[in-house]
Amino acid sequence: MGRANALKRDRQRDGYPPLARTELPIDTAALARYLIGKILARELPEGIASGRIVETEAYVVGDAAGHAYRGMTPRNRSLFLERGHAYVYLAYGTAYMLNVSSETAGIGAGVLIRALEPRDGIPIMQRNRNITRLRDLARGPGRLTAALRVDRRFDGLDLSREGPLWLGRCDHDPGEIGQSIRIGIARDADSRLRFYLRGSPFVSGPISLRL
DNA sequence: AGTGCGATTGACT
DNA sequence: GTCAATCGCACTA
Repeated sequence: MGRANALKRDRQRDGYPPLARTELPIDTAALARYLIGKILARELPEGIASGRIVETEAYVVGDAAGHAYRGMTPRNRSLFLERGHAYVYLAYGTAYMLNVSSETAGIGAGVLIRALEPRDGIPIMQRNRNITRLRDLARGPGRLTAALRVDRRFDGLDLSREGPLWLGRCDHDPGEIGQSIRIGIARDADSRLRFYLRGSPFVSGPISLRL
């Protein structure tokens, strides 16, 4: 990496200091809401790639749709780490899903990151996804992990510290936050555990769930 | 050891 | 709008 790029990278990193664990709400649904408008940043050899989180889903304690529902297994153990750790799993054999563990250590619950508004390193993400259209770069949980090159190796990573992947501060008002049922969850009709930035074109799901 | 399936995506009609 | 790809893992035996 050239000197200019290194300087640019350092400036961007300084711009997104990690969210300290103590700043994260302990309640899962509260964390899901809190993360809207915050930064997800990834350090790659080519530079920093990042985006603003515009859509999340909460998988709360005792949630039959949550992976922790039947107790700890080799796959889901990261959900039981104290809040702010990554839980990454492969869905449908094709798409990695990134979650942020919530609650306190020993309690299995988490927040799925579902969509980003691309911010830094857009050309890097375009290469990672092999597409150019900004709107589709990180609109969807499997797409954003592909854009940031996140896979199972990141499972268990502490996202509240500087590293290859972290949650960054963004203090200005994110905008109006909407709430809906979760995407792709059968028998979920009466919970509203999905949070999104209202009106954002970078949010996934049907139009009716983006307004 | 065998089986069924999913917190999705991309290609296609 | 429909539909198949693809594979780790949880569950059953």
